[in-house]
Amino acid sequence: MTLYAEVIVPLPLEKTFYYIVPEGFKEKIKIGSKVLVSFRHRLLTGFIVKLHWKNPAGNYQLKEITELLDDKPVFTSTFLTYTQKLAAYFYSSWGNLLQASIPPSLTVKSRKRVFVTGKAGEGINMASLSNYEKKILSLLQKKSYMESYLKGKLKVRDLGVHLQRLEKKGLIFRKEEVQRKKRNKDKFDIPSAGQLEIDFSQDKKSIQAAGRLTKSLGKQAFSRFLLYGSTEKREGVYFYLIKHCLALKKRILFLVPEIVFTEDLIQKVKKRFTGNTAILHSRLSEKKRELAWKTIKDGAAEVVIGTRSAILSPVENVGLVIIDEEQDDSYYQKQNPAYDARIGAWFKAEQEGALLVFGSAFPSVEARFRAGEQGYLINLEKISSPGQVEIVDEGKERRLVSDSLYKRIKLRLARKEQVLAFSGRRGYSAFLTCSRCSYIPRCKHCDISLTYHKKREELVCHYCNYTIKYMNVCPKCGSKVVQKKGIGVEVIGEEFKKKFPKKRVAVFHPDEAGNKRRQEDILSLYKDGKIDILVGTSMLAHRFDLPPASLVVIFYPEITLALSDYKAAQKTFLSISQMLSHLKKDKDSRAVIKTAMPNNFSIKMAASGDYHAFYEQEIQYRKIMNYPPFSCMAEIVFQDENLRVLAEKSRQFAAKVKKKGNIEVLGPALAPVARVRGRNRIQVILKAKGKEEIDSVLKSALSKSRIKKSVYIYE
DNA sequence: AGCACGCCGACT
DNA sequence: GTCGGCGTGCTC
Repeated sequence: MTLYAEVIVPLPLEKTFYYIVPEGFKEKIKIGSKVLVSFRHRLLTGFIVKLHWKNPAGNYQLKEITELLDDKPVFTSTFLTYTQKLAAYFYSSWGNLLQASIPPSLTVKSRKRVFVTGKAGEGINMASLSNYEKKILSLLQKKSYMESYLKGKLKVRDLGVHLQRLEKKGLIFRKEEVQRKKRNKDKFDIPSAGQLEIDFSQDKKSIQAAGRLTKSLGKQAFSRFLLYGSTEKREGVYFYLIKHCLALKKRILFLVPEIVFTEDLIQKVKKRFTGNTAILHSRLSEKKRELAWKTIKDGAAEVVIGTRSAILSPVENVGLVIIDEEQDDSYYQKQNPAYDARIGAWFKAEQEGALLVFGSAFPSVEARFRAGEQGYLINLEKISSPGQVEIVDEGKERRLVSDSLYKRIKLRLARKEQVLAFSGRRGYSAFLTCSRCSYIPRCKHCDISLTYHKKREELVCHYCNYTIKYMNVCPKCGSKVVQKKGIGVEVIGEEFKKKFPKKRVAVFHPDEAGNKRRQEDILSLYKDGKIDILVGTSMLAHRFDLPPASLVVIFYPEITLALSDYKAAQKTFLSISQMLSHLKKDKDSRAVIKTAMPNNFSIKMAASGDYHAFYEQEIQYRKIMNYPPFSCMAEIVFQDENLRVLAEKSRQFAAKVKKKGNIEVLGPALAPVARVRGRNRIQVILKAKGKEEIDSVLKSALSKSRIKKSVYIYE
């Protein structure tokens, strides 16, 4: 009897495809197996999602599966169900999500390489060749290239037709190459379990919380909690829970934000769990990632700790899922495949009957609201105030460094104390503008002004890296005066260098390409007390391994408020709170916030460390405006080079949705960044009571429009 | 996504 | 006629 396999491929296609299972694989092939299939002239890694004894495809001519790639299936059927649900939730492709769930080195793909034949070397009748054919041949004279490379190099969409013609003329030939990394057969040793030391303070609230959570854990049925408290308190509870979970012979999945995943944290975890721990984060080498994944797959890892993608790791028998710093944006992956690790954690915990713990010192108002409503908020303590914070009104003091601030800094430095300065500006530098005609150099491909990098003497686009040389003459009016504006960290750093020329001033911006190493060096210099003033963005504020300073200066945190984003207040509150958390906790220490919006509530509440007051006001605002958590929003961004087509398609989409009723449609409107890499962007925002309403219309409204689009879900 | 097919204007 | 740009349908 013939066995038929239903296969999902890692392409943005909803469909599954049927193949015939060759005799040789019949015994070994299972649901969840990874296979190599021929799919329209190319070879792809696919995954078996179902097996059939009857031909499910009708009289369609089926192909055979080319190869079974492993002895044992890579996915369990529960994992398949889980990822399918997660992908559907975020309108992303299941196949892509499955591919993202295994180390890239374990997948296979075919590519086509193009060679010239001997005939091409002899005198060919050049006249008989088309422009493109000539170009292709001259490129290939030296060596062979991949089709994809040639396509990028020559910028032709239909490279295939030209290659076909050349092939017919006998001048080139193509060879399919299967890219397969070496299988990693080497054994990994399973270290013995270490002693788990609990530095659980004898704190009444923590004990209560731990008790309540442990009870839930013991039930081995899905339940969830929001743990509100400082990092130290939360950690105490986490480690207590982990110990109990291990005693139940259940696994733990512990997620942390991307940015805090530093060597420090890894060392800390390693120290606590000498063995049976797998660590997963984006900076792992291919080899290490594969090893960690295998440790988990084999069931050797008892604790899996990692960033958002760890939610796609093959952990089984999970009793506890922790998402620390619940409010962090990095849990939401917005690009192929899109998914939110927090929702993933929920699905996972539900499926496993596990205890789900969200933790934060500054929970998102959405999470805080739901937890309060549904009675699963656990309050560890009143978070202590950040200390003495002074707000300086930009309107009253225009200079970046005022006399009083200068004196303050001087005093600290004289006492051999360090100063931390933060800029609210997300980018790290300034842009240029002509003082006569106000011309601003902008990116050729993106709707954004170019950022000025003083050291490199260059103007760079933040979105596409388009770079031009620094100009001291305005290209529009020829005026010699071109001055920089804006208050990025570089400008702040320079200002400090000017005011304190004998002091060691450093600027931290790790998002600059190829600079990670040096940035880490800056941090360790600061840690060793070899830097007097350290300037950074909210990125720096995320680094909990930063030693606290006795003077913290925050410049213009209101910049995040200018974002057209319903979460702007929350983001501002959060970033200021994180910056202030680096203030030393003693009477003597001071923080200064320089702002043009001294009366803004998110700035004021962050300065006084009053999360509760912030929450109360923000949740009122969300309610009045009918924003999440009181509604579900879907943001759809359409992208195309042709603005006319783009506008037309997005209007059609909006009209389609409007017809269905009970959904509020905002837009179409230009996206905040209206052009990126030459592509225009138009967005439509849908607002509905719940996600079900969105789901009931969105899929059909998006179907078969060829235009590029991304969907983001907020609730 | 990536590719082939086929249509069509434009160039020789 | 044939080159090459563009829209569209399909992939087991």
